Amino acid sequence: MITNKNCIIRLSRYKNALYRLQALGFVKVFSDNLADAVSGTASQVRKDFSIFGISGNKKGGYQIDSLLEKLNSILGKDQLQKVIVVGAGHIGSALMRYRGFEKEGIKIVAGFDIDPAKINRSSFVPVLPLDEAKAFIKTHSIRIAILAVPDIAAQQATDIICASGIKGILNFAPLGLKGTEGCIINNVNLEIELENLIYFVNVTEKTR
Amino acid sequence: MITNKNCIIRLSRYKNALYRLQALGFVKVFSDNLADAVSGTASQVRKDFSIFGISGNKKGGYQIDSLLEKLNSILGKDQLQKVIVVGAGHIGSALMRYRGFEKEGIKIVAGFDIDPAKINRSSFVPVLPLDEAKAFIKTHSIRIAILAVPDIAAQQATDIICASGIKGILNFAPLGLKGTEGCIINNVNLEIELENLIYFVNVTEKTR
DNA sequence: ATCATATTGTTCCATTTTTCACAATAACAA
DNA sequence: TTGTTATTGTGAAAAATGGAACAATATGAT
Ligand SMILES: NC(=O)c1ccc[n+]([C@@H]2O[C@H](COP(=O)([O-])OP(=O)(O)OC[C@H]3O[C@@H](n4cnc5c(N)ncnc54)[C@H](O)[C@@H]3O)[C@@H](O)[C@H]2O)c1
Ligand SMILES: NC(=O)c1ccc[n+]([C@@H]2O[C@H](COP(=O)([O-])OP(=O)(O)OC[C@H]3O[C@@H](n4cnc5c(N)ncnc54)[C@H](O)[C@@H]3O)[C@@H](O)[C@H]2O)c1
Repeated sequence: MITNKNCIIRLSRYKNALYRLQALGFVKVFSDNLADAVSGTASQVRKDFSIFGISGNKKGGYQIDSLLEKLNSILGKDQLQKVIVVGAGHIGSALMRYRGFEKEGIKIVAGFDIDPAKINRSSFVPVLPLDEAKAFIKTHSIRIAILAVPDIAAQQATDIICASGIKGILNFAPLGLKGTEGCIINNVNLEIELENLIYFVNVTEKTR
Repeated sequence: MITNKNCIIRLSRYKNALYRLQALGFVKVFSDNLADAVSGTASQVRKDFSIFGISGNKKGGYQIDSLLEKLNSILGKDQLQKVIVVGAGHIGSALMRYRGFEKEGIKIVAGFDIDPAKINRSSFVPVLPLDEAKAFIKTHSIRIAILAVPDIAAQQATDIICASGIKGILNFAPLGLKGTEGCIINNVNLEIELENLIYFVNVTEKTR
């Protein structure tokens, strides 16, 4: 099994680059075109493809449309992915209003909050009381949740949604969560992203 | 020079864990405590420290306060980091309202936008016209920017702030930017983060 | 039909990153 | 004081990742 997260991220980048090339009218692509488009190397492009059994044509490159089909299938983009947001505060509502996920086949179908003032059943993405999350997750077979509650509530909210059947969580709270067995947690830690950037800015500044 | 991004991210995690331990009253810590706290291994903790010349006491572990001092110095946290936000839309204003960066010594000092309706010089974090960005960056010696403008405007905005002296950009637009020489760009691509999560949820589901 | 060429697919090699293992040694106990 | 023990610091081994090289081969030219 592939455990290399970077490899999957590259597949996403290839996919995005292919859509751009397709929009420009290209029909086929070579490994080095793709490499350029994602700032990688041609051998890595070919190796990534070969890992997933994707093959092109000697001297002919890859057919963009069929390549996209294969990548999309690997990335689970051949079906609409329904996602919920838990915590309809600043970050949560920014995400719910964002339309960019849709073109990626990702649809935020509902938000959940404990604050009654945040509830709004008639908005474009309805915001429902947290009590209803369990039933909603089960009824709509939701597997992915975005967690955007205050730090202090993050573990508790995780426990609830894991117990309700959520299989993957994208967590914005800057702390390590413990999910149940069988629930994957990916963290988006903006504090750490900034710290990291600051570190590298500092060292490149010093070493020149 | 250290180029290992993950290593620096681990330093941030150690630092955060140390503050938690300190708040619980701990004064010293062993490598395996820290490993537990960040879900890592004890040897990696010690190796990470040794890379930066951080040493503890045989049989005595590490003194939390002096360890924190050293980590904070490495991570540039011994001085306030001033950051600007370019694009005061959904994501940008969520970030400007967020108070969590302050405890990390990161201060968002201004936002910039081209839309006159977004300008507000008297808000807690003032939002200024983009025209003023160059002068502001120079006057206040800003080195770090968060980029939260629409995709279509991202490259242009990058060009402007790079030319004004920005050295590091945290980019939320889901596309690859070209910075000038000497400007580091880190991407937060939420589409790809979600795609990645979905991929790993799918494969763990299939292989069980 | 044959040859030259361009590009893939894969093997092999280099580098990076992580883990293991253990000598060195400080703290503590007897 | 002497011995025992716990824990660091690091060198060596292993694993993972990335890149270079090249044989295989389809395509197109002559
Ligand atoms: N806003 C940012 O820019 C930003 C940046 C980095 C990290 N974060 C992190 O993202 C998380 C959310 O931040 P925010 O600024 O959106 O916070 P926020 O306070 O604006 O919103 C949190 C929302 O969660 C709701 N909530 C509280 N407990 C809940 C529970 N148990 N279940 C469901 N909903 C609950 C609240 O009612 C509120 O609407 C925090 O962990 C924060 O540290 C935010
Ligand atoms: N909102 C989200 O949840 C979300 C999620 C993922 C990615 N993103 C990305 O983040 C970026 C911002 O998204 P958003 O939802 O906040 O958009 P938004 O439209 O709400 O806000 C963008 C802001 O940028 C301003 N702007 C436009 N051109 C500008 C320029 N040249 N200089 C300065 N300001 C300019 C606009 O006036 C607007 O206020 C986009 O690239 C988007 O793809 C957003």
